[in-house]
Amino acid sequence: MSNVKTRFAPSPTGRMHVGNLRTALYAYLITRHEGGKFMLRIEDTDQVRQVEGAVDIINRTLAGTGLIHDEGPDKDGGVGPYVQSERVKQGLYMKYALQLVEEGKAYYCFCDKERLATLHTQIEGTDKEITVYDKHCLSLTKEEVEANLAAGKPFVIRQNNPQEGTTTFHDDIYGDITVDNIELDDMILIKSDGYPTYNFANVIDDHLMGITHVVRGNEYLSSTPKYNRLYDAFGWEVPVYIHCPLITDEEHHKLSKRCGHSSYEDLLEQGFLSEAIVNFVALLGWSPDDNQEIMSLEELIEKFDYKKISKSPAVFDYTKLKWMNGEYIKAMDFDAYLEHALPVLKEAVKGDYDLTKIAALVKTRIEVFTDIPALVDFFDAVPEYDVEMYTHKKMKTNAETSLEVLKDLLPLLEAQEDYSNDALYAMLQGYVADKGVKNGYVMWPVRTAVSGKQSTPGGATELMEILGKEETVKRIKAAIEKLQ
RNA sequence: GGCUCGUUGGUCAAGGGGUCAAGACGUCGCCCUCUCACGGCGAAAACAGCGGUUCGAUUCCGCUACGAGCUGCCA
Repeated sequence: MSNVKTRFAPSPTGRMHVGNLRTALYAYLITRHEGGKFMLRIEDTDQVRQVEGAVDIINRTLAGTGLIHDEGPDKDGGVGPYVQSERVKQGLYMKYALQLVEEGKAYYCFCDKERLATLHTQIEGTDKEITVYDKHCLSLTKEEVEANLAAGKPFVIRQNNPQEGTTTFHDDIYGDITVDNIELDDMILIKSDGYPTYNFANVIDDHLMGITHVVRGNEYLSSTPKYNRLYDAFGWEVPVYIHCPLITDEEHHKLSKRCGHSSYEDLLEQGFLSEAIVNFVALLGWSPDDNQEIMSLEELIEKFDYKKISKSPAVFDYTKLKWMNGEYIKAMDFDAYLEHALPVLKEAVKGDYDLTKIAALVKTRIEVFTDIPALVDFFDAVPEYDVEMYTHKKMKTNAETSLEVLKDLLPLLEAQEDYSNDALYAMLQGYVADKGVKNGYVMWPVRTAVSGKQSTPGGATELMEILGKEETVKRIKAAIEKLQ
């Protein structure tokens, strides 16, 4: 057992989009591959963006995808609480912030929004403009600070970053990255409502909770130097950084809830399987040595090597997800498949038909379960169709030939007792042989008559088996009527 | 605007000084076939541009272009 420990630290702000899911997945895969621990922490430091029930969604998503954590709000590992608002109540973040203030590594700031809005410092000797805080409140004397605090003036606590030199940090995916310290904003550590910012709470908690590998989205890459200065200020060891490339939409923009991009739960509702979603998302930004594409979570764990995570962003390809989902459906054992398919079929087909048989017909013809209704819409009633549909060049059929065939067949179908697929097929083959025509010459019109559709899941006899003798005969008669 | 990161077919993605530059999705074609689908076979389709370094660059370096992220008392 290694001492690797990763965490997934979402904000409870709604459904989880696939970018977050992939971050969670990679963090999970790293620990499972290394034999370490995976932790869940709830980052609810933004009181405004909170969404009721969002923590439940997080738990459901993690449970549904199989990304089971070893520690978290519901599983104490000795470094809790695992919900940041609870840690706020303990005064934990404030304590550390004040320690930095004491040491001159952070300071109180009383600037209001209006003043902040006007801040655009000029870089000396250039026309370059930079938007960082100007350290205005750093020059406040101890007495002035005390007086402001005593007067109840709202304040924040800011990190005191150096303005000269450079800061370099290492990321295991992107390598060494260096920035000029002049670029380092004195970011806010404690907000005026007393809550810590993500930036601060994250560093404190990752350290206190023993996180060894910080896995997160690439959007944090540019603020990482500031986190490092925080680790340094405390004299803490910097964790291994693993920044994952972003997942974008077709327009190459970062996926986000705000833009209404699909969440895990949305995809479930759209008929996707949890396993397929996980599998697909794993391949956005990473691929195994052997290039295998369909992988279970266990296989992902075995093959996952975070060093091979790519640097460039990946477009979320909905079409390929669908294909993959179709692969999962085809590979499913029939009972498991029925559990998903039957509920959809019950909605789509009201007639007294063998839904299990219909489900079997449809299994290789769908990519998502929501594809089903459109495929089986002819069972309850033959849809309106044009007699032109009987014309098929390759089958050498048309309305006239079809009428003849159907008329010939009607008495045979009425006489037929065994309406199993095999028996019906054998019977029709007999007719085909007698007539000395091609298969399709009779199959096409029968299938059309019975379904009213250009294409159907299953052939004529398979459909007739499900429809049964009475309904079949009825439909053949109606077709003859229509053709005359 | 500034900073940071990125750039192999439409998309995902191998490779990393000498390859006819893998594979997958999608597209198209053929085969199978009672339609469609499945399955099988095949095709078209890519190293952003320009300069270096080198006997040789898709691979290393630089510049440019383009894209994205950050630039919030959001995470």
